[in-house]
Amino acid sequence: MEKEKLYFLVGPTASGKTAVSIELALRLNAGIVSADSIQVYRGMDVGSAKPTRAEQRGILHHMLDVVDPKERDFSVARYREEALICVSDILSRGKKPLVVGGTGLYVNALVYPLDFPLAPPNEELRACWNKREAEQKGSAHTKLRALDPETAARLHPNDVKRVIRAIEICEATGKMLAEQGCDFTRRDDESLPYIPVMAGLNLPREALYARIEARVDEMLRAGLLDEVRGLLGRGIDPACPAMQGLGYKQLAAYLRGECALSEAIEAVKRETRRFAKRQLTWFRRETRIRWFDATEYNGPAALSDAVCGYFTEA
RNA sequence: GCCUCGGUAGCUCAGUUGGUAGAGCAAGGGACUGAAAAUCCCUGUGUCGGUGGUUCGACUCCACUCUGAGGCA
Repeated sequence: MEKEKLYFLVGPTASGKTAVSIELALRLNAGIVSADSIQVYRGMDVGSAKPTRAEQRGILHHMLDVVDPKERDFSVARYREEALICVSDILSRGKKPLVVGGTGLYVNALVYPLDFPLAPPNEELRACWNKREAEQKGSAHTKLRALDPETAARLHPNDVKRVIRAIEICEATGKMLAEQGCDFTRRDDESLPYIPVMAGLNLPREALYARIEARVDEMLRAGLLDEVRGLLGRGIDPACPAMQGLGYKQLAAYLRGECALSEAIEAVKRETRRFAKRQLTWFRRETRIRWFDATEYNGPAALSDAVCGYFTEA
């Protein structure tokens, strides 16, 4: 059976993915699957730059608003499971699936046959090792060296989250990570569920940073502070994963009186710049991506013409 | 016009009896397998304002000069 093509539009935050994706979907007759770790949360709209109904222009959007911010256990595994259903749903309607987003791990979960090990998060175990680690730095890594030396060698002792997750996997499955049989460093397309056709949006760094700053200011004008206040008012724990999102975290700190508003805003901008840099590091390693510089095109329509050309000949 | 204090990394500044420089922040690079907008690792990027001079050797001392702030006129 011939494999279907799966289109991707990736890139750092504020590179203009949303506008291009809508234009692109109109041209391709596509349905959009978001690959964004914050847009999945209901009520986190302004801060995640979630496309509004009007902006969506009738294009089907999936993987938006699929979980309440109160839920602490949304994960890549669940994202993959649900997003793959969305992809086949789009295909069954005779449309093309277009994955759009900047969360590299989520993108990889759709490109690669990542069967996550059968080791769901174990809050108790995590809390236990976080505590031990706080008392004695490096103790989690020492434990991992005994359970899974290969993974321990690969992970830095300070990378506590990953070290603890590796322990979690070993304890739950009785096997080491390398024995779990999934690997997204593989370059052979044979094993992939779909044929990935990937486009990346980028801008010269200075232009990207200028857009980030302008967009943060725009979000504030659009009511980001009220959005954050509303979430906290609903009793959402500021420490939960959803509230670690850019903008939410810093403004929540301001609302708690921990800093001045201007400081919080500067922090949002700075952290967003750093995030964009990390996104680029992630995507640069994916050699399948064909990159488009947004400054070389006159607006999203022209850009999507170019991307569409690449998609249809690929 | 005179006096004083400055001019060193993108920014704020250190720099010890003269041996071509270092902190914080910003920034850059990398990693990433059920928290990923999370988490973690690595890196100093420099005509030391300019030109001459003294010296084996000048960011450091001297002269002149450009420039910023303040003070006195």
